[in-house]
Amino acid sequence: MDKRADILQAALELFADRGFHGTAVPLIAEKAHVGAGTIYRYFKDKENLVNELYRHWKTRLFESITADLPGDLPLRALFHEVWARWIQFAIDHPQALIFLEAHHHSPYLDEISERMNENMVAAFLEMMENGCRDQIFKAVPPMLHMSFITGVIKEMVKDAWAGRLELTPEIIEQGEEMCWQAIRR
Amino acid sequence: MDKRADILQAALELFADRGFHGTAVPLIAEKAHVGAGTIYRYFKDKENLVNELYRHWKTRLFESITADLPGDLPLRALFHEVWARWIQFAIDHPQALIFLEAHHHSPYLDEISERMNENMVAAFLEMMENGCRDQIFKAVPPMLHMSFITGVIKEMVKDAWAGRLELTPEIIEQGEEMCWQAIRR
Amino acid sequence: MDKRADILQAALELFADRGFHGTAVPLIAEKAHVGAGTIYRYFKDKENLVNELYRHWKTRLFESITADLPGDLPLRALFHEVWARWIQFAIDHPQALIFLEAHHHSPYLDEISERMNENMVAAFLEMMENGCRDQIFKAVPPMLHMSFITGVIKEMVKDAWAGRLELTPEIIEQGEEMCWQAIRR
Amino acid sequence: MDKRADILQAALELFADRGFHGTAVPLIAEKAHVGAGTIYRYFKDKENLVNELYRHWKTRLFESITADLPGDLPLRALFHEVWARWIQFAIDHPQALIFLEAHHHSPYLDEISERMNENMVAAFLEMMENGCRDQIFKAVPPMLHMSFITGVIKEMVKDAWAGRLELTPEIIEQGEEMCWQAIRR
DNA sequence: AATGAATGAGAGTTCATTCAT
DNA sequence: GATGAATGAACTCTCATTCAT
Repeated sequence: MDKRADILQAALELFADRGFHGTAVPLIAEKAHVGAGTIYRYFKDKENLVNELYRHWKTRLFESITADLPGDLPLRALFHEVWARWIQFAIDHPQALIFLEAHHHSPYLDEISERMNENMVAAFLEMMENGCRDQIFKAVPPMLHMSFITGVIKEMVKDAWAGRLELTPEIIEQGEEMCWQAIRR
Repeated sequence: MDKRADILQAALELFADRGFHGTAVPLIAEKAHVGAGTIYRYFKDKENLVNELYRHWKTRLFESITADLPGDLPLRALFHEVWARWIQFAIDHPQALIFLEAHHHSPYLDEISERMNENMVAAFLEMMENGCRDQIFKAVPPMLHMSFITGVIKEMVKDAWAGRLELTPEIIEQGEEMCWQAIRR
Repeated sequence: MDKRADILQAALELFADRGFHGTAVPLIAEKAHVGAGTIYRYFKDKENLVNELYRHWKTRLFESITADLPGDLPLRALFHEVWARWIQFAIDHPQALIFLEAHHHSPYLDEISERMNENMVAAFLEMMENGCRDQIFKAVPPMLHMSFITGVIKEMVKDAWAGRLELTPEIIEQGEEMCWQAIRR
Repeated sequence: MDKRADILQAALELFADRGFHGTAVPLIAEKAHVGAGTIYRYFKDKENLVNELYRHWKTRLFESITADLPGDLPLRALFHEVWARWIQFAIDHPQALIFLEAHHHSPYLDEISERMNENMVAAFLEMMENGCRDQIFKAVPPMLHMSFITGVIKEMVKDAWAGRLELTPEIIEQGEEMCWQAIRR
């Protein structure tokens, strides 16, 4: 549906910029070129809107990273794929990543959103565990590998968004190599 | 009785938890065990409060990391010190780091806070540039080294705060080693 | 239903009675039978409301006095017209005159209101100056003639409003005659 | 008592300038160079302060006008005395007259202040009634004579305070003569 | 007696939500 | 289905008053 998408897009930009509580619903409506009341035809309330938005982008991010990954890819190649796709997603949808990061574990995220979160963390953790088991990754808690990868990507995206870092192919590749050396044995 | 300190402490916990716009001033007052009006004897308004709080902790963090650093420390030892102190600060004041990170470049941060920010980024960037010049760090933009270190530390702190990672001395050391391997030549 | 007019009417009565600072916005809303927030759909803030109200009634007063005045009226007849219309306005809208008088040169009147004021004073002063030039009025500063007329009318209105004086046609005519004898040669 | 007088003086200036509700008690304290709490040692509350102030100046005004008036003064001479003294009071204490006028019949004036008011009006009304009875004044309601005199004086004082009229001896005398011609037969 | 830090009730204002159109 | 005017609860902030010093 068109208006629903317009509302989600407007909300994404505003929530990323000013946060949930800092964004007035009528402002979202104005930016989406719909009446304020229209938002409530598509979303139960403001909280439902932010949760739908969260799930929408969390799902897209996850699917962008995992879609059509060959099951038998060697870990290094798998890491390359994940890294490249994640960064590409950041380049395509910087505000979505900003939004997702800023609303991570917010009090207004409902159980469904939180569970979705956990599932995705678990999926990536499994990859880390495999790397550890196969002695390709360093023998540290898989969660530490995870913190490395996600932490670096998030920071690079934020720095790029703030204009402090340019995400050129070269820098993306350098980052990947650095990250790989951090986690590999 | 230092009411100003009580207010700052209450504000830190609430802002870290619910954000600036999500925290009502009377709630801060209640948590600080003062009247709502009292806050306005110490801070011009809510915005001034969040800025004072930001500067307070930004300064403490910077000083915790940089205080009494020998000027002639080899880069590896310097990195160890910075890493260890930063993590120690995170352990001692997890909410302060959460707060600082969440309010980075918020629209309600004033010019003084922003300038303080830039100065500290510049100080750390210099360290990275030295490492690059001396060919100890990889030949990548110093900002990328910077993103690595700060990104990983922030993520580790958040994961620790969320209970997904325990900041034991061993894990801290492992993280340091991983990070060093990422940035070193 | 003209809510804006309802709000202006309620504000007029309350401001005339208790002054600007003595009147709470929710009280205006209650008297106007609208929600408190509705006032802010029609007026930027309380100060804008009092200014709009001031300009509304200042304009109406001026127009009531000056509308369709023949340009070639002898001064005595002109004075009669002005006096009669001014008093009639007072009878029709006593609170408006009370309000205008009480808020004359208030700190919250903006530049537009002040300028409107000056223009109207200037228009009446011109009439006085003509009377002086033609030697119909006493040879005293025109501003003194002006103080006489406006001072007496305002006082009569206030006395009438307080129940100390009844504005019968006879008394109105007596007042006019007294005032004329005061200013004429 | 010194501080009490300081408080009354500060309150007079502020109430005359910004009105009762527009003046904060701590501001009065600051202007009077006393602590905010001190005001409450001399006055029960803000309302009591404004009432004491009102009675103080109303009494001074009345006494200034009526003190040592020979009982057998012809009406014209009596009028001259009243006029001259009233204007002189206005010149000496312009803010007091502004204050008295602005707070005439305010909702926060108590019964004592209101009664004092009525008594003074009655005293002056008696003078007007004498003038009417002796057929020196025009045969109009004495209250109309009263409105004339008080209205003109108040307006002249306000115009002088606003800088639109200068109270030179000549103008004062002209005003008196005009007023006399208005009320005399 | 004098103070001024502290207070909380109440001010002006915003905004999530509703509902008549 | 779509709107946006209207709302009142809840926000930020002020200030008359108190009371420990």
